Amino acid sequence: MGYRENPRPGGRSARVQAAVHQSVRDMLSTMDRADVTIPLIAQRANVTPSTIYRRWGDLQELLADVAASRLQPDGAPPKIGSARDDLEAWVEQYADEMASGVGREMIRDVLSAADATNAERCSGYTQHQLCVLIARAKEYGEAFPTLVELMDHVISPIMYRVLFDQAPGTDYVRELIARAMPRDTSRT
Amino acid sequence: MGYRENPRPGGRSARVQAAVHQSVRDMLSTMDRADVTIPLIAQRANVTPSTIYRRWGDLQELLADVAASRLQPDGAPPKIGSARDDLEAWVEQYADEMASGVGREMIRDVLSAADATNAERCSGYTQHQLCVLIARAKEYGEAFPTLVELMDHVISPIMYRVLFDQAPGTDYVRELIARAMPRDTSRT
DNA sequence: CCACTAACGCAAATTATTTGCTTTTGTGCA
DNA sequence: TGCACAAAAGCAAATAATTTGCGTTAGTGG
Repeated sequence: MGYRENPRPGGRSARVQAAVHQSVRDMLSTMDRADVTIPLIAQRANVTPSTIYRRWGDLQELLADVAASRLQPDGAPPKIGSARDDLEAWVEQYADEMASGVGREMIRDVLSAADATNAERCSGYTQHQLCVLIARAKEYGEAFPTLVELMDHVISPIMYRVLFDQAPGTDYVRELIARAMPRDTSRT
Repeated sequence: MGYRENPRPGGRSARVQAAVHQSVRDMLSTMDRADVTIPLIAQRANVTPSTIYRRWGDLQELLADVAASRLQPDGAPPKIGSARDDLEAWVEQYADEMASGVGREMIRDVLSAADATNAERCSGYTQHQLCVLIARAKEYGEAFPTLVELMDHVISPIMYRVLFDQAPGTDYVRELIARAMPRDTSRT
């Protein structure tokens, strides 16, 4: 029972996890998602199906785990200029990524697992990136929205559209940000 | 092939659908959702599993269909007083319903189906209710947010929290509404 | 009342999932 | 180094879910 949260790198367990994740990514990119099954994933990863079942439980949990890993940001948001510019650029790429076919499927995977851990992981990633931007604004002495304001009025609307409707465009993102900025900084 | 979207009431197809929906609702309320399977649903509904498979495809689609039906509002938002009061009351009950264990599961069911139809259905229900409130405000001559503003800055943040984090409280809902109201109406 | 067809039931074939037991592999300690 | 231990993987049989071909039923329209 009980897999370590951070298996020692190089250990057998870590190798299996890597192989399975890789296998899932490959399959998702080459075939229809409805045809992705645990026995197939296992075969491609050179692993027994029962290993996957015991470790992840079912396909949804596995997909959620893989999706959450893929949603983990590469590094800090790029520095463009002002904190606001950085924010706009970062949110735009965030919205693009989420609105893309692949992004939507990853979010759906993360949300449809019974275990909420991976959903929280994703939300955590987003909040962490925003905190970096907030810290930058503080350093520069720029007026800036709080984390809660950004989550509620910039991230949430984007996510809702991605999940329920259609893609949020670039202009839309900029308007959300403008609306979230503190009054004295707001433009026309 | 091809089930009518609105099967004639009283027809065989409609009876089967009703029995299956009922069976799903019963099972979700009495047993753990992980134990709900199509063969069991079929048995309780006095129907063959293959009927369900042919009609809905898989468990997720069926659950999404049932959940969307249950999320359909009973009637127009109650009239309390001003349109704003009505809005606050309606959004509060909306948030409560969504944040409850059952509500969260229904939303998750709706979102995890491959077919986005049921998700759009739900979003449509919400927008319809809001439109009623907006029309009321117009009738009363009250300043009121637009549909887009309400969806983006009241509904979306609630939904995000329900999906990714924890329950939005009553105070939180009121703050969202206060923030969404047009400036000249806003309170301290 | 008859012909037509969409939707259902049944049962066999396939595929996925679970589970008991064995074997492997990495870890800690002498 | 080498031995003992435990966690995780493999294997295969048993169970359960899904798919599918074909016959039957029940609404619908003429």
